[in-house]
Amino acid sequence: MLPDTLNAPPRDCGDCPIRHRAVCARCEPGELMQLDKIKYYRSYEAGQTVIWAGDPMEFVGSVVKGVATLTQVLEDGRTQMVGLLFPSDFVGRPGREHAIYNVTAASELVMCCFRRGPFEALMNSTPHISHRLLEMTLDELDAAREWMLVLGRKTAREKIASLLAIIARRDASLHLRRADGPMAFDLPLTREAMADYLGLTLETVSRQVSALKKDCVIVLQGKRHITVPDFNRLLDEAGDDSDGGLPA
Amino acid sequence: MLPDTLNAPPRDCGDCPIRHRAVCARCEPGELMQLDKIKYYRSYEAGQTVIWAGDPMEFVGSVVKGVATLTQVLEDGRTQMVGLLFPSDFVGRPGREHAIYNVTAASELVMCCFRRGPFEALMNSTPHISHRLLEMTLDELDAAREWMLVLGRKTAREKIASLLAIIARRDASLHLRRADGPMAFDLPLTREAMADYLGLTLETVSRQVSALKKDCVIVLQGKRHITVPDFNRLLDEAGDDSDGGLPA
DNA sequence: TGCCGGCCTTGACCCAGATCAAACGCGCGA
DNA sequence: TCGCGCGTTTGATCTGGGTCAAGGCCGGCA
Repeated sequence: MLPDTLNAPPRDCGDCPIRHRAVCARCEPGELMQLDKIKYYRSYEAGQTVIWAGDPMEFVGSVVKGVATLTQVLEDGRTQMVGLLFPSDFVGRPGREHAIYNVTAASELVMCCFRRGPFEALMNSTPHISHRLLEMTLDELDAAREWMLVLGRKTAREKIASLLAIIARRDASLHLRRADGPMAFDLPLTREAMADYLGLTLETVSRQVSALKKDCVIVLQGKRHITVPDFNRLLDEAGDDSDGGLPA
Repeated sequence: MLPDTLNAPPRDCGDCPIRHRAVCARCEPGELMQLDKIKYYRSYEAGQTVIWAGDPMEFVGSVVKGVATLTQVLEDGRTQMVGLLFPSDFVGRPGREHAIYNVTAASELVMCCFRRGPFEALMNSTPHISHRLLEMTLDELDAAREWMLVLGRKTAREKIASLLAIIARRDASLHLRRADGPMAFDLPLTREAMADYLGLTLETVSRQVSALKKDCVIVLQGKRHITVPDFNRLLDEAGDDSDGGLPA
């Protein structure tokens, strides 16, 4: 099935759910109107590919709803996820003509897309956009470095706990809830995608999720809905310094 | 011994070796003069700490000479390198008051430092600086993602080969040489630092370096000088797609 | 000139997580 | 209502890299 460009009702930026966090966060009304002229929405269903590595990128954009993943694949099929994108996260690199990662919809996904050429032009004339993009890129770099620590030095159990903590936090901030005490959220990833995120096999992911469940660190309703009775307990299991500061 | 602020002769930006690649690459003469007013040089010897995670960061800056590392450490001492900085790379995050990584001199190191407050002010008034910083940050994010693939999915032997390829390429681009055919360079890292980069133990690093030597992928003169007779062979061993495009 | 301390290498053994294999369960279409 | 397929769980076994331990090499200093 083709990506659905009609189904997502064009919205007014004013009541866009990611208005205050995306690349456009700092834009003033006039700038927003200019962005509005070059934007369009696209929807994807879970599992659909948004862009293949190597393909020309005709747009950049923001995740509005759902979760997207960035993955790299070696010739022999070994796969590593290198980006996990939640609503407000930015996809694509201005100035780059071809994608270098696969972008995939992990869940149902809505993107706010900007045609690349006009977006780049706008960026050059609008410091509010490029400043915001710099800030977001620096945040992503920090997240990538945290992830390196997970990949390089944590045990399988700690890896799972770390990933769940990240998802729980992003989900909480999305719904403007505090990231502590009991939390509940839907896992937007299959066991295989979790494995690709963490550099594990899906069997190990499944075993460690079961182990965390057995030890009451998490409670499962079905395979995808997770309740965390005590977020600090989860952070302990993740091996992080337990002072979990909640992100903006 | 204290960091040596006197020994590094203040240079004119005009003949700075990293003039055309660092944050200041796009600056015009007037902008350069403004930067000049707030800059100073610092030297460190191999092994010295530049900043500890948690310390207030009074400066940001560029590596001028030598190699610096960014590391994260878990409470129990497990260490992961999350950044490997060569000449022209930028250290610090504008707007951040406290360091979140340890910054260490891996070799003898010279940094061009800017006092943080004035640098941030200048950045806001000088799009040339913030645009260049955005570009460099996007490059670093790509490098971080490549590194994630290495950490998550490559074997020990591939990891070593990948690291050597990265160092060889950076060294070549530093000396404006092509990254192919036979190459030679000094390893700026101890076996332990290599292990921390790759998520391995130093014993495994040592064994795999010996194995690559035995198989004539590399030739060692002493423990730190490496000759790569055939760079494409090294890339093969790294498991990368063998089309090694040389960076700008 | 010889000793000391970093750094590195090598060997023996072990274990966390990979691999191989089987089966479960749930949603969906016929 | 059945059965098919995908995502998942669980078990048995294997192995790459970790751990523990013992030297080796070399440069600096007494």
